Amino acid sequence: MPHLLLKDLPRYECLLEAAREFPDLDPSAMEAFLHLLRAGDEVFSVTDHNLSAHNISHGRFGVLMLLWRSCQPRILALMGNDSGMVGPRTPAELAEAAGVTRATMTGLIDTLERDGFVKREPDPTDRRMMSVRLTTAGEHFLQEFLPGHFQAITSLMSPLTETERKTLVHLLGKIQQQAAQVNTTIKKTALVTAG
Amino acid sequence: MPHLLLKDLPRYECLLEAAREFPDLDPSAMEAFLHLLRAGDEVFSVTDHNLSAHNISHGRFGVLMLLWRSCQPRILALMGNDSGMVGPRTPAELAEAAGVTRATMTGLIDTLERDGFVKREPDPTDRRMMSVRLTTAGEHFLQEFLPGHFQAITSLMSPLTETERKTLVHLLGKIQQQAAQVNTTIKKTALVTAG
DNA sequence: CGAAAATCATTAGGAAGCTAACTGTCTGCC
DNA sequence: GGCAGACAGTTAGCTTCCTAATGATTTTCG
Repeated sequence: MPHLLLKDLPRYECLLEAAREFPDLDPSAMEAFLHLLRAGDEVFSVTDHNLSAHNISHGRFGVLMLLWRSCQPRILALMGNDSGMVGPRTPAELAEAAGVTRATMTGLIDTLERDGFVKREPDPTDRRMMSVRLTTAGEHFLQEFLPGHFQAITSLMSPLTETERKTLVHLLGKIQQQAAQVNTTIKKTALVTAG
Repeated sequence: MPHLLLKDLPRYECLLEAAREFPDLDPSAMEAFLHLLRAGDEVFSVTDHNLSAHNISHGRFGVLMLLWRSCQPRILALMGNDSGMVGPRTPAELAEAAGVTRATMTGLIDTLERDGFVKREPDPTDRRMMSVRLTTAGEHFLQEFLPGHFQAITSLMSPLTETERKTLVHLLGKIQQQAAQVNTTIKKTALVTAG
């Protein structure tokens, strides 16, 4: 589950030493990289533990949140879909929004439906499609679970001032943008190689 | 594999709106949280793709790096083990250092040994133990793979100046520390509840 | 000394993701 | 109208992690 398989990060002097052997190793870049993965893992671990305590996995929680967002017209209106869009409803839309494959989404919806949190309904106009919606039990779960979840996140970020949070978001945004660009480049070249 | 199941992060105005319904939701904390997971995922994805292209998984790579560190006396000396420690060698030590269970480590070593990167040898003094070491093929792989790996990380962090990297590491450090503390608290109370 | 406890590696079985292949339905073109 | 191709959801089988249980060995201590 964790991204980073290292309990103790190497010291900075160690990185400097290793950089002598590998000129491609940029110590400050590596340090930032390791800290990013480590902090992400640790933070994720907290919320994941919270979820497991409520017998729900991270993937399933993501689906519930997507469906919940679909149910909040006020919030929806603020999210820019003035175009009458109503948020993800079909398994394919949910998979796209959640960043998983349709096959995975089938599995997630399976267990959510088994647990009574969501319900599948056939689309009346297109018999290939299904429509997924939150049950009242699912809404109930979120209403009970979310406050604690939000508290945990608030607590996690409490060591940072508002200014520091803005700075962090700004810096992470730069990295994320760069990583996304590298990712798409990689995928393109992979396609070319494969084809 | 990803920590965060959301392709599009909610907008800040949306968080503000949601905070009206859930007083426990701190918008700036949530924003920082989401950006952290997102950036971590995206960065991880790049290196993971790199690894997969060489037919090696992230977990296996971690083990190789641990064993490689064990073989670098100069670097080792800088890492503070003047006490004659020689780095992780046994599956149990590797599991501890990598932060996975011993059972998982058995599986990782299995495939690494199958691929010829490491070798198991029985401990002469304690017949319960095995000793794992890098083969020359394993060292060779690292020597070939690491430069590209380091280049990718350097490229990922290239949008940030040295000062920004230091700032980022500083901020992430604070969060990681807080998360680690929350994590241990959670685990303790979980133990109490279970017992 | 010798039994109980701890420790090591492994095996067995489960959860959650993936890709690839399959089934049923719709669309577009002749 | 009818068939080729696209598309929705599912299924099957793989990977990698996990927890729990097992078997062999060592350590502890009465």
